[in-house]
Amino acid sequence: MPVSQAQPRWQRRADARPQELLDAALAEFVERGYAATRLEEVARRAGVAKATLYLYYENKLELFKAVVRHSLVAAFDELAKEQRDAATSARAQLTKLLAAFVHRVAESPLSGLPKLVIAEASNFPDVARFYHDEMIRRGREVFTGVLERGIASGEFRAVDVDHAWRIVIAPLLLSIIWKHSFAAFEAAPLDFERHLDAHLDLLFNGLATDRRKRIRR
Amino acid sequence: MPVSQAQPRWQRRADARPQELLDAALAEFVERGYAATRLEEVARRAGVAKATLYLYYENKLELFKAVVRHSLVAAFDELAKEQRDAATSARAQLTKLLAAFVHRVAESPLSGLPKLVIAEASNFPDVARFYHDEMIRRGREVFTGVLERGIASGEFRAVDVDHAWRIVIAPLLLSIIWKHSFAAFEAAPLDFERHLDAHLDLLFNGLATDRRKRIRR
DNA sequence: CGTATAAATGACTCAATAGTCATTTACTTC
DNA sequence: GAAGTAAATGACTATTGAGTCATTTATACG
Repeated sequence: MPVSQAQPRWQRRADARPQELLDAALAEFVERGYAATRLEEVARRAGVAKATLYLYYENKLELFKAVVRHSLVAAFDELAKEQRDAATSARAQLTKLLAAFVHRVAESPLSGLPKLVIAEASNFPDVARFYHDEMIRRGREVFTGVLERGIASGEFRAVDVDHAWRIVIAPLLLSIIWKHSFAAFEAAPLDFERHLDAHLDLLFNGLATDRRKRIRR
Repeated sequence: MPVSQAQPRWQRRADARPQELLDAALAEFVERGYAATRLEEVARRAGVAKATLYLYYENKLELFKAVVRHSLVAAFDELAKEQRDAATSARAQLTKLLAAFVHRVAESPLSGLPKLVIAEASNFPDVARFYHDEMIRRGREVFTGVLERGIASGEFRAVDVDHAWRIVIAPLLLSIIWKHSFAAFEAAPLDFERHLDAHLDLLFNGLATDRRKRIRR
């Protein structure tokens, strides 16, 4: 028998709920994996009761699929903000692409998506295929495109682009997977900015000493 | 009422069971993740009843820890078979280390371990810390060691080894994670041998065209 | 201010599976 | 070949969490 209730026990927010539930679910799925994620906990994190979740998503699997679909779209939207200008050099384009990946994806909640999809790939082949066909295929196209242009213009050596595109993204992709797995155990968090610089330096210039310099010494 | 039973219904194999259970469990954990793995299924895969599993491992978590511990040791044993001779060049050493990783780990069931630990890291921080402190720390030491020796001898440029060691292993590590996630959706399986060659070529020589050659043209 | 209804909930059911245990059986040893 | 026992099992219990539903409540609108 509360004499004067200041606040209503809950609010009706039918338009904001779906997004809030997706955000909460992404965080939980990334942290615990699909099977270990409790819908009770997702709801709590979104500030609603478990039954409310079922007003917006049919069941756990549909919620999971919605999270992946939505995050994928959000990731593309973020990357699209970096307009691609074909006028500059291939080197500048490649640098810009990787920097965009770091700033728009690696340092956002979206960074959890690859780890999530990788971990659940064999339990949910259709989700993995969707990610593969939408995200990976497009990523490959963009990167092999830049590499081929650079080779055609004589800016890059004639490397095998089918392998090179994976090698180009691997350090950044792995570093975001790392961030969601071992970050807690490392003395200092990985500095993405410096990591990117180091990668670009190695990528363009290689590890071996330039012979001219060695001869000069 | 079988008139003449040829075979006994089961055999006593107390010394072989633990290993067989670990093998079955690694495969299941890698494929489905910790939570989604059914002990009934692990037992079936190892050719025993579920209750038998409990004769050898206290519970699911202890089985999981045993799998990780045992696989880690096995991975080291495999890599140790490649004796490291400090006499050769840093470049040859680095090549040998990466080749050993491909031949001894990437192309064996052990390749599932990194994905498993990464996926379950936040559910089992103590397992992740164990992997981090044992496997990653040693890996970092070995690779930064070779890089530093190469720099000291003038064979390599003076790159930032704290970042470079990650970049050196990233393509191979990512490719084994890939193998356990998206392999089914790719036209052809990734050729580790050629991938390694492409990586080494890029790593040592870089992407940018050598200026001398460009000037000559 | 009263009413209609969409939004939200708490308390429930039911299925799945981790873990237990009394019983059976393969194998050793004398 | 009989007895003893370690190895293995099938059938069981207990718990957890996905999904349901009757009821409550916020809020829009006349």
